[in-house]
Amino acid sequence: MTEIAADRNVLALTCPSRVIFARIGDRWTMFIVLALADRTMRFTELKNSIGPVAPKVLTETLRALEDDGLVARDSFPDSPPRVEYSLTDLGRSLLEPIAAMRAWAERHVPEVLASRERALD
Amino acid sequence: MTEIAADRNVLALTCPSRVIFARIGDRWTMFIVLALADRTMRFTELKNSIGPVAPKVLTETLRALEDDGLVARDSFPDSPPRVEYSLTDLGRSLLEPIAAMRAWAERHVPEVLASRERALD
DNA sequence: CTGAATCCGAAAGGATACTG
DNA sequence: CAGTATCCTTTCGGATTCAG
Repeated sequence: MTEIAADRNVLALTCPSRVIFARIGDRWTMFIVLALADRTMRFTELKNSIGPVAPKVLTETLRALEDDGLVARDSFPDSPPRVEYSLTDLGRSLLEPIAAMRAWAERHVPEVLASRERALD
Repeated sequence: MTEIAADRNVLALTCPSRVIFARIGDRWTMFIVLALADRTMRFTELKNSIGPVAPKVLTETLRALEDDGLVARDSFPDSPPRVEYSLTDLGRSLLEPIAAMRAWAERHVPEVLASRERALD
């Protein structure tokens, strides 16, 4: 009974890969992680560097990353308020597999896009 | 004028990484790719191995993968009909970065889930 | 400056029944 | 067997406005 039947299949919905691909696959997460790879950033700074993201969505995504322990949020009691976001050690460790995926993408996505366009006929 | 201003930023929406993460991040794509990593599979066979996916959704996902040149669809004029899906060379080349991401996930997602649960308080 | 609150449309995903 | 056709619910992302 210590063995859980539902875990026999690596394709189960709780599959670790599924969790991480779902997280990275969303609209802004990867841009945020990459922006924070170099340095700590403030909310508006982040907002300006990653593109036209609505504040609500940016907040949601940052909270999710924070909940997952990938991003740290540090607020300072200044006026005007100052909040800094940075990658945690866990978040930084994610940069390596991301780099592998990005390398593949740089090399092969043009092929993918070409194929996608051919499919429109 | 041969330089496109919008491409100056690696974080642009047409960023190759964005394209590939969006593709892999959807609900069933990764399961399909992993199922086809070992061998060619037929529609129902695929359906049975990846979980409770609606036929409509499986078809949509397979068509998208086919359009992107990652999966090949071969149909045979048999009765009853027989259709086989397999990874293309391009699709197989994607297995390597996926493996890197999966290795990270196997090692660190428990941490992520623990952190996520702590955040519920 | 850093969000929170509200409202909205589009899209993704799914249940079900049916067909060549 | 390998899908298509409908219909439906939920989720996601975004626009806008307001507040501490």
